[in-house]
Amino acid sequence: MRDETRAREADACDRYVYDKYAYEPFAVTVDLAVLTLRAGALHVLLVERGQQPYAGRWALPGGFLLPEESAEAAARRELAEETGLADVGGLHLEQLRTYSEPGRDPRMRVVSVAFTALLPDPPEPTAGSDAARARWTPYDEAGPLAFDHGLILADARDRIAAKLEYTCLATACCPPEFTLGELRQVYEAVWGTPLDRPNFRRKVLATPGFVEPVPGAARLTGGRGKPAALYRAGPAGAPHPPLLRPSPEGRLA
Amino acid sequence: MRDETRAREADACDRYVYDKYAYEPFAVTVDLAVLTLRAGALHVLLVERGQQPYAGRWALPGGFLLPEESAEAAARRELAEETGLADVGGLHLEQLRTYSEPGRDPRMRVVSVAFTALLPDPPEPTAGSDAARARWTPYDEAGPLAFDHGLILADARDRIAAKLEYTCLATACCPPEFTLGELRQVYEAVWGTPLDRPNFRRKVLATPGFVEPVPGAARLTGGRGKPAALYRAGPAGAPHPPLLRPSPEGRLA
DNA sequence: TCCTTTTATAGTCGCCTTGACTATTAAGGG
DNA sequence: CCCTTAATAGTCAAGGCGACTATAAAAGGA
Repeated sequence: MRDETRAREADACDRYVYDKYAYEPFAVTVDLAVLTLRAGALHVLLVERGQQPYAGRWALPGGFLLPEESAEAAARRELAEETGLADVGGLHLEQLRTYSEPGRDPRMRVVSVAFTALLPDPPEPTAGSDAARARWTPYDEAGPLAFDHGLILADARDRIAAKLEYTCLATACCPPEFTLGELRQVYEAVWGTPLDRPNFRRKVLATPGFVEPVPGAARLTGGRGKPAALYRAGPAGAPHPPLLRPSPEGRLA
Repeated sequence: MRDETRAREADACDRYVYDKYAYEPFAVTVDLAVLTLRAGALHVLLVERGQQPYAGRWALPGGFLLPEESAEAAARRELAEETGLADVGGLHLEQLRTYSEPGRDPRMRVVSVAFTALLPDPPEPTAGSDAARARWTPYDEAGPLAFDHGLILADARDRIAAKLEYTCLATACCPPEFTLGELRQVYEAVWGTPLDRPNFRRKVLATPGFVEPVPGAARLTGGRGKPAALYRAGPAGAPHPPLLRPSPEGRLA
């Protein structure tokens, strides 16, 4: 294989030479699986493709790396472009993995670095320069997506579900001040299973630094029921021991 | 930024056009952090660089993606080339993340997809076509590595340490038949902390499908001490609840 | 041969977490 | 004014786990 590669070196006008070997250049993109909670349901940010292939199909937002830009920076830039968010700085953005199967784009070889993010209180997305339309879609109603974006989206949900167990990530999906009920809804929506209210409360409050009460005994009296105390995200990064999801069956790696 | 990119389209002889936009091609490589246990100590497979930059420095094995090859396939190919392993098929190979900072290679823009693997009973590596020399190096004696490979190696150890907690990955580092003492050494070497023997044994045996005894009451009577029973890796993927490492301090995400 | 060292294995004890509950409080809606 | 809803308080028992002690079975040295 090395010989085959080396033989190309002579006539390679679009290939680089590096450590004696010629290599193929690739297109590199980022794809973003941006999740949020809306009305208690998990939603994902999708854009509608304007060109072939998959014209008219929904896809994850994303785009090409600029020449002097890391994948992380490209992801933040694309996210800001697609959602119109200004304060993308303090946001949780996690690299999922890189999708590099030949043929994942029918036209050419594209290597894509996928990221996932968890946003609170999402603004309506503004259709960017790339996309015909952009919108928040309920996770379960995201039909077949373009390219391998359905796989990326499923991987993103798996990753988020796992991180909820052993990190305090869930607060990233809540507004700056939130109730324990709102926090619990994050877990329930991502895990797809109801949690026992008192036990959830006990576990969260028993974890030092997970949440801290808002001083002044502020309470949210929005909907029905007894008004709930307000909390802020604390400095802790991970609960010990983790907050495991129920029904251990079917979680083999 | 889009306009800047578009303006390059006219004279771009080495750029592609995709969805109306020109983009920069990138070199894509894979890097491998291959770990194993030797004499109870964590070791990593390193190669000595033959060319500038970092000539003479040790680096992680790796190489360029071939035109019709996924990153996973490239990683398996490079691993087979560097270690001479034939049965790389059933091996645990996990994608770590992609390193894309501009400037991580002083000569040109290189995007690298990093993988990590855990091998049992390593054969001596054969210096491949790329590398001057290849060898197993104790993790703690891996000096400053070329490029950002020190960062990749540290990320690999973190990932492996985390996966030991909530998966049954450790058996991937043991021979087909092993004692619980050998299995415990994997945890101790990766976590860098001794474990209580009886408690470790209780936890492993209480996890259904983690290990299963070798029929015939076979026992290993190699070194000192009472001979140990032999076990094989079971079908389970993850213990429930996880096997948490001691001393929870300093594990914030 | 005996004794020490080493490692595997068996078992105990008590604390803490957690799952499964019940009860009480404080709102809103008919 | 009652009913529903949700937050909060508390109880109770089973299981997991850390910290130990004890026993068994090998190798090595005196």
